[in-house]
Amino acid sequence: MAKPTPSLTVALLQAREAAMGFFRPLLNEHGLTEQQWRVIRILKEVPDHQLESRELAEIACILRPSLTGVLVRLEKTGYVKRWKPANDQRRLCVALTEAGHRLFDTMSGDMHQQYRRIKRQLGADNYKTLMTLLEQLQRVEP
Amino acid sequence: MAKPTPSLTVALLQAREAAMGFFRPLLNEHGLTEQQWRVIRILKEVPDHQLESRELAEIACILRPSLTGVLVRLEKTGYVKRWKPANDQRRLCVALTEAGHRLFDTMSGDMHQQYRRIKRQLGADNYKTLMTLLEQLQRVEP
DNA sequence: TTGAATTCATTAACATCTTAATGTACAAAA
DNA sequence: TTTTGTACATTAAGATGTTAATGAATTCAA
Repeated sequence: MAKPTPSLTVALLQAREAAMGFFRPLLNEHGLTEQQWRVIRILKEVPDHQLESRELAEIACILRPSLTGVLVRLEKTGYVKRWKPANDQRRLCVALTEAGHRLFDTMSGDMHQQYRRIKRQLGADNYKTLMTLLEQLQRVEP
Repeated sequence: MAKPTPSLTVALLQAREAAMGFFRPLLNEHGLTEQQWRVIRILKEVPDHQLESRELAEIACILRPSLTGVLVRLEKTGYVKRWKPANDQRRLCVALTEAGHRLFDTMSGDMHQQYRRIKRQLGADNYKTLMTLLEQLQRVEP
């Protein structure tokens, strides 16, 4: 009689919700959506703070059609710039602007503080183990 | 100079995306969205296969305004039924229909098979550890 | 070199997310 | 009892998720 097993994907979602509870107020203060912040954050940690939108979509877990709109709005608020590289007009490049860098730096302190609070509640060892396992899970494929 | 730390919330998202890759084809075959399946799945594992929509929203990580629409569509396709309990007309109750139970049972085998494939790639011990840590993370709060 | 595949971004249409605002039903205080 | 407060679901509006379709640029094969 088909019994449900505790769901991995639901557990991941609920855990993420719990974690996002620490950051959402800060994002709201700065008028950013989760996706906009992911884009800024990912661009910040990449060489040249610049990516092709295809790669950005993959890393940020934002589908291409959604990313189109996210980038339009982020450009409108001045945090990123977009352009098509001359050698391949199909592609689209994205980079952080100066304002984007400043925004990240402004929010960075509070972000770190929230991370410390999560680590304190979960335990530093548990936190490290969890990150390792998540990286392994990221690499599974059908 | 504000350096980004590997992001827990992004890691959770990417890991979930990897896991969902195993299930999305199955959901599509049956014309279900992720949220619709979460509702069915959660109702299945609850006593009486029935919940107040408030609790359901919390467990399924679906905000109340979204859940309204999800339930309307799930009722339209016949997998759940909704009603207001006589003693408190503010609340809304939801339960699986017969068709809902049959759908779950039909999909259950394939779902379990995908879980086995994920476990095989991640390792049974790792899988168990991960689930435990996710449950702990779910309980952190700001 | 021409024409058929391929690779991108974007648009379209519908479902869901997110916050704020509404409205109704119940509960508690005056 | 009337008033005030509270707990719900729902609506509203803009942003995003999701799949399929479109269209432009590039690549590859004939």
